[in-house]
Amino acid sequence: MTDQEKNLPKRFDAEPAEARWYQEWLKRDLFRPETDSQKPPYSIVIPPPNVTGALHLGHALNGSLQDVLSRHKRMQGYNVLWLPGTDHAGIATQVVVERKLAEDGKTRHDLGREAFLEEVWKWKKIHGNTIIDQQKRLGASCDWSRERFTMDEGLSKAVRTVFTHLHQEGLIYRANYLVNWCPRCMTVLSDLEAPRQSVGGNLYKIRYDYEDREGGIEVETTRPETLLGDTAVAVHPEDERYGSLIGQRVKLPLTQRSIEIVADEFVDPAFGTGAVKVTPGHDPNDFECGRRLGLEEINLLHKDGTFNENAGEKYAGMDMKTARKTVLADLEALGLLLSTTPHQHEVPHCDRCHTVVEPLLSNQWFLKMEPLAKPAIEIVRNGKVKFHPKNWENTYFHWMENIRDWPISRQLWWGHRIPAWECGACGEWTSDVDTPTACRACGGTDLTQDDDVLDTWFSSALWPFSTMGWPDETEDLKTFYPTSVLSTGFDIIFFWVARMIFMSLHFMKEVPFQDVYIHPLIRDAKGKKMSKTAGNGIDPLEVMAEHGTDALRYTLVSLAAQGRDIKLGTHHFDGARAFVTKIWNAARFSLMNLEDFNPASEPGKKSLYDRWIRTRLDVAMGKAHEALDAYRFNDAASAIYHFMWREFCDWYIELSKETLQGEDQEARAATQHTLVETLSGALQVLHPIMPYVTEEIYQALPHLPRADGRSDLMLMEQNYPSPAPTLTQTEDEEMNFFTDLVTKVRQVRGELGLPPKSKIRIRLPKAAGELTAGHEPGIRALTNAEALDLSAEGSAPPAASVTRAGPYQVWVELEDPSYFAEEANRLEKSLKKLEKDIAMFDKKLSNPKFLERAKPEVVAKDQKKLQGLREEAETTGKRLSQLQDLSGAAES
RNA sequence: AGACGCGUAGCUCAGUGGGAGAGCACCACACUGACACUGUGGGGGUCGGCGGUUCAAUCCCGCCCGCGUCUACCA
Repeated sequence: MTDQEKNLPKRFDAEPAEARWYQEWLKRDLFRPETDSQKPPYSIVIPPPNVTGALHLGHALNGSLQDVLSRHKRMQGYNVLWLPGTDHAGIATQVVVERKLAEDGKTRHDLGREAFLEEVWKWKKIHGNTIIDQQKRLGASCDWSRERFTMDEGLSKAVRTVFTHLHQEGLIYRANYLVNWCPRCMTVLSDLEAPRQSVGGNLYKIRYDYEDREGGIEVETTRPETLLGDTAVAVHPEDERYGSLIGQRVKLPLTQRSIEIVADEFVDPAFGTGAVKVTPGHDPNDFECGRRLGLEEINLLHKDGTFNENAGEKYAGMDMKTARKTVLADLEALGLLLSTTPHQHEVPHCDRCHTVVEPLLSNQWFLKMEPLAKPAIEIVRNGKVKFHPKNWENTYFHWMENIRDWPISRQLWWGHRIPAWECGACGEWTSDVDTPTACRACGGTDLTQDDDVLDTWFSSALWPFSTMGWPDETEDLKTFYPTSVLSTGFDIIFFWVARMIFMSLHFMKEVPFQDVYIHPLIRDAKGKKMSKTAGNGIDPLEVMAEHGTDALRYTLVSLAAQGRDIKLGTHHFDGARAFVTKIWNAARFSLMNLEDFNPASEPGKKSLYDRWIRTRLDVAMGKAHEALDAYRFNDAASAIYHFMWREFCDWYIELSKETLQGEDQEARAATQHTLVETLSGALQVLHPIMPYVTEEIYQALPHLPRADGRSDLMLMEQNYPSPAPTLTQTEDEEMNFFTDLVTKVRQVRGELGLPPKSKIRIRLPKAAGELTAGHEPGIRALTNAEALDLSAEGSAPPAASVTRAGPYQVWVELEDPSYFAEEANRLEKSLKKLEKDIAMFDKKLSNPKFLERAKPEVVAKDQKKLQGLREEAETTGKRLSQLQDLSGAAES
């Protein structure tokens, strides 16, 4: 085998490596946990993405983080399950398929329920794997054999079971209630699905005439058309302007219907006229007020948002816009419209189709929240479920403590059909997991199933246990439930986290996960939210194609600090790609020097450098593991980055060159052994973050023999290396002195402008002998010194630059007098800094209170420091004047 | 309106009750043996402002200013 064949190509070609290794991992079934394992379990269920979705950066981030955790735990010896899947995204999917039908001029009603659902399933079969495939591309080590979909039979059974239980317990009830209604989707929405958007409108002042006399009360509204459904006018009970009017009646404009002036504390006397029209059928506040006071509720709208017969003959059939215009014109004509002022207000819009959402009275199924929320709050309070970062617990508590009952029915076809049947005889509802044959209340057999389906979130709330086979008692549940952590975005705390917690507590009597990791939100370089409409998004697939998956993953992981959003610009990927290349080149160097390496041979006596780099790996590994266990992903990334680049490449590889090219065969073999051992270890630590490049290199490297004799393992199957013996304190000091010396000499070179190639002569005092013994080749190599005098006596030679390493002076001889001025300059600068520091410490140490009250070790440390600084300043000063004499002499 | 977060080098951000850090950018020097997606060195910051606690504050507390987010909304 020639060198070239044995070596790595010049560049890492990411794309083929990614495909090759992912296939290999799958082939070897490495993502699937062991069945009869003695290993401790570790499990994550993926927060299921919408089946309609495509991978965006948020998914890429969350996927990368979960994969880092999964691979990390696997390599720590856990039996790891990362369970993947998608949810059916009721509204979103139905909207997509309806849009497709609309292209042919058809609606779902043209097809009918059954045929329409067939269409949706067809669509799902074709497009449902998009995001799954993209996650594979990202390297996700999910157990695909356990992939789940919320509409799978097993999960559907879980949904029916839960519904039936909750219904029979009385926690699910049916009621006529004011709900958010999307007139386009023609379904109810939860508050979470109807976010408010700022809309410019008008505030109209309208007079409602008194019934029994001249004049009237003035009210202000943004929605004049709803006055057709008014059933009262309300004022604040303590509002002196209106006190006498309470209980009197006014004539509702346009209809002449008589309504009462009532008092309720929800009215803000300071807003507008302080009198408000009350429309219980079309405004949440008014609805609450109406229920408090027992007011009539009038529904003005058809399901499609047009006005119905309750609005009166003239307005029935009109859409909202027309009705508003007409009502305003009619009021105007009657002289009842007093003023119109522009007004900005927040209006709920459908999260999916962005139509304005109408509050509408409707018969819906609700889940009673209070009894479920209480234990869910408690479980977080007592720390059984922990949020990371902890701050998010406030958000959770706030929502849970103010939670309203959850409307769970949706007027859609795509979803879990509500397992409740209405009895034609007695009108009671019977719920069951399987189709019931008789009414539970009267035994009647004329049963009709509810047409509606359940909110998608109802099924995803069960995800942590439904995916593992519940309600059956499965091995998976026994082994992997509760899960270890849920990783998700903060915007999903209400949708998922909270609901998963209360459903788990209720049905499993157990938390769904111990930790909730809330990952940062990715924004664009300017800090704006990324969105399709703004067009400021970065497509992770493009990044993977351009820079490689490892670079994308490293970038995201290294930016995932706790408690802060990520501002991501494209330049961020450059650094990560450079890192990938750096690792690649370190591996190339190693392989180039391993042609004759026999992994089976004894390592021989290792040098201090060999043992040092191995301990540095242990330090980095320790930091990385500690960081990952605390979900401090960025710290893990930077620990290993620092080791790989700043320690392994900058120091160890440079030092190893001497040995590898030297004559001492035993030393050479020891260094080769160290290269393989340390690089392999580093690859393992890096692997969870950058799985592909590490595997590619690892498979090219020779492998040290394992106790079990196996040599065909993938990186993921390895356990992390156990720590090597630490250096003795003396060895530690020696290494510190060595690196300090090299750095200081390089500094002199740089500051004096000595060209890197110029040969220099270094002199060290004899007293430093113990620390320098054996380091001569290293010092020469890293400082490019020509000569080294390690036993200098007395003071500095006249023509030299003086620096300091550890406690010793170091002299770099200067033969060319032109450098004297530079050296003087350098010394002056250094003296100035020293004097500043001395003054600072002096002041501190001459403060009696400091001496008295500060910790003794702090005082001692500072005293020592000051003494050292003074000595240094003294020699520097002396040196400076010496040099000035010399430089004067040279000039004359 | 409340709550939360943020304000540290030109930029993006770590960080800690005891002499201010990283990456990128910048400047200087160096290109044939791992790597220019590089190496070596350097410059650069009253740690948002004002007070307080402390021997000591960038860090703890209070107030203020600026930015961001969430929650609730006034019809």
